[in-house]
Amino acid sequence: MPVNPNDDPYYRLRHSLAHVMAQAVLELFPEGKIAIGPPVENGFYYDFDLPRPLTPEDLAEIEARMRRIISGNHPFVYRVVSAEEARELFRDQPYKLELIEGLIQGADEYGERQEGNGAPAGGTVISTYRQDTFEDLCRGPHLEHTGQIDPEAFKLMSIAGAYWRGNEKNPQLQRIYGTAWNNRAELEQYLWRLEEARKRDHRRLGKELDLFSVSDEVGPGLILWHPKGAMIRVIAEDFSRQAHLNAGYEWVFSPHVGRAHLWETSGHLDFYKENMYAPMDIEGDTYYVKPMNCPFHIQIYRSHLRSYRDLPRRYAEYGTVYRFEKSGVLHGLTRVRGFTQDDAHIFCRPDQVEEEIGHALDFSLYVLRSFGLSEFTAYLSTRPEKYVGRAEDWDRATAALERAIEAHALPYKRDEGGGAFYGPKIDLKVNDALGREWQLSTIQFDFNLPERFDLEYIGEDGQPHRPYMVHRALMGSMERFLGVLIEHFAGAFPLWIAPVQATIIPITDKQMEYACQVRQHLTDAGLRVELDDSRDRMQGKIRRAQLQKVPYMLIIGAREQETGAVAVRTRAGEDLGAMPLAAFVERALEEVRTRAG
RNA sequence: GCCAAUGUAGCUCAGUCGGUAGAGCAGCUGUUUCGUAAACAGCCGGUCGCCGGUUCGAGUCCGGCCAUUGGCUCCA
Repeated sequence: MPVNPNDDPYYRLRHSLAHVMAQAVLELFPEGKIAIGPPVENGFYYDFDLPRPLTPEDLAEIEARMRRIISGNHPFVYRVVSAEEARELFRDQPYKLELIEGLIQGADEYGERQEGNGAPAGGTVISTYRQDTFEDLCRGPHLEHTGQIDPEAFKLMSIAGAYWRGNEKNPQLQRIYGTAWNNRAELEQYLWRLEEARKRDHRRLGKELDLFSVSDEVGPGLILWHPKGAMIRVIAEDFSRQAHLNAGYEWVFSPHVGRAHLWETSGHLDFYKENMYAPMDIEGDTYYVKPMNCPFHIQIYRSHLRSYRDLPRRYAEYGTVYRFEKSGVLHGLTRVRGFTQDDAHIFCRPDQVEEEIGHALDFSLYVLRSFGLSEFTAYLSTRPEKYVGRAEDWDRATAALERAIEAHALPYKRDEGGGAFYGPKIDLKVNDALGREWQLSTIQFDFNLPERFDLEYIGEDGQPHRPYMVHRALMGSMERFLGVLIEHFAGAFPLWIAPVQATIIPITDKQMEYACQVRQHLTDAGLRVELDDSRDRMQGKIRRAQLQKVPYMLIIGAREQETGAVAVRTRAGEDLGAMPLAAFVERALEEVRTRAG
């Protein structure tokens, strides 16, 4: 998304660099066609239609030309042109001509309709900016001259394909991304952050820490959890399941496939079919692998006649679903084809909605905070133009969502009309240790499925009524959640989550027997420990445990053996010295109990 | 799905002009018994992603496919 000029101090710099880059590219490819080039987060891009694919060498050449242009101290000159002048000026630039026609119709330079920004009735003002030999259709603003750009504070980052106007029916252009900052120190800081993000990439750590893999033999987007990754998942699932039970949810299980008729009733075969795996024929009946759990939970609800006194019912499940995602969108654990949702469906009366939503949001925050995530942004999506259900139900539900957000004093953004056709929702995004935003929790109303499945409960009046239905997932999917946790902690999990909590390191094999006793003792105390009985020296064992980010290393030499102690080293490199075994157990259990870290 | 790049040992990578495969780590074996981030030596390990083509000869060149990566689009 292009950024707003008013609230981004880098807007002029980055926008100006986009123009400078366009000039450099046209110098290199005089016959090239230019599309649009806005500032974005951390930098800018420009889209081009060029006679051949760009190479990394081209980027170096373009950068060099940009520096030369910058050194010319060229002013950015603004002028307003008439539609006729604009058409003449850009007669060889078909994309610009298309934009100009849009401007005449009152759209902005990105083709978006302008509302109430003072656009004259005859269309938007058409203006250009020129620096050196290059004049571009542009609303601005820009820097005063290229001399205000630090030639050491920008860098061209990558070449990517991008559809003209973001529509996959349109031709695909070549997009060059650049990053730009006020000075070299800022640029280096940004590059350092990228490097840091690369180091904690969950795909890299997943391999290094032996947490999970994806096998070509199994298929793309399908995760194999190795013992250590699975351990983390078991811990997370156990914790969350217990929390659900404590919070009044009822645990359920449902199958992985269901008959076609179920998916016809739910509507999935109408509006979700391209995301479902192909059907299978079983004894002449058609079955589909489930892309969602809702229809199953609904069947559980429908298994009895429900009284108003039975509500709310909250059914929770770790439901594994399969969705056919396009091959190009798959990404590690965060975008996969098979994943397990921590899914729950709440069936309640209209008068219970307020409390249920408040409770669900409260519960989400509690669970996420327990895992060390503390920064959240809520996104409220409201009624779109096309919707099902009654407007008054939507209003009541939306108000309940809004009050829940406000009661928790969460920062939030409204996406007016951004809800699904079946109901309004809150999405909760978390910020990780590097400040990156991840979508995890979602709380969604559904005014569609209760109708389609004809859900009801018998009210006080003895008449049937339609219950409200709420979908919600806290961690979202276990796959994505663990991916986020890996990156948040950079693989150095707090003690309570760490798959291996301590590595026992005997200095020589004379201590092996005592080391085995220590292992037994710690295991009996409920701790997850490994004994390094390799023939490496102590330093080598420490290094290996360190690289595996094991929270504690328990070093055992002759002295410890004599006194029944362990010498404790933390993965932070801190040497806590020798302590009685019982003292370490107490320390570790307390750390687990408080989920410190 | 689209654009581009990449795919060589379990991992990280090198491999020149087309001439028959290389390192470090890991693993195995032996020696070493050692006090807070890598002891030493030897050995094992490859259908160079897959299929086809060009060539006397292909990891290397060409075509198709698969997968991965960066984006786009998508994520009701």
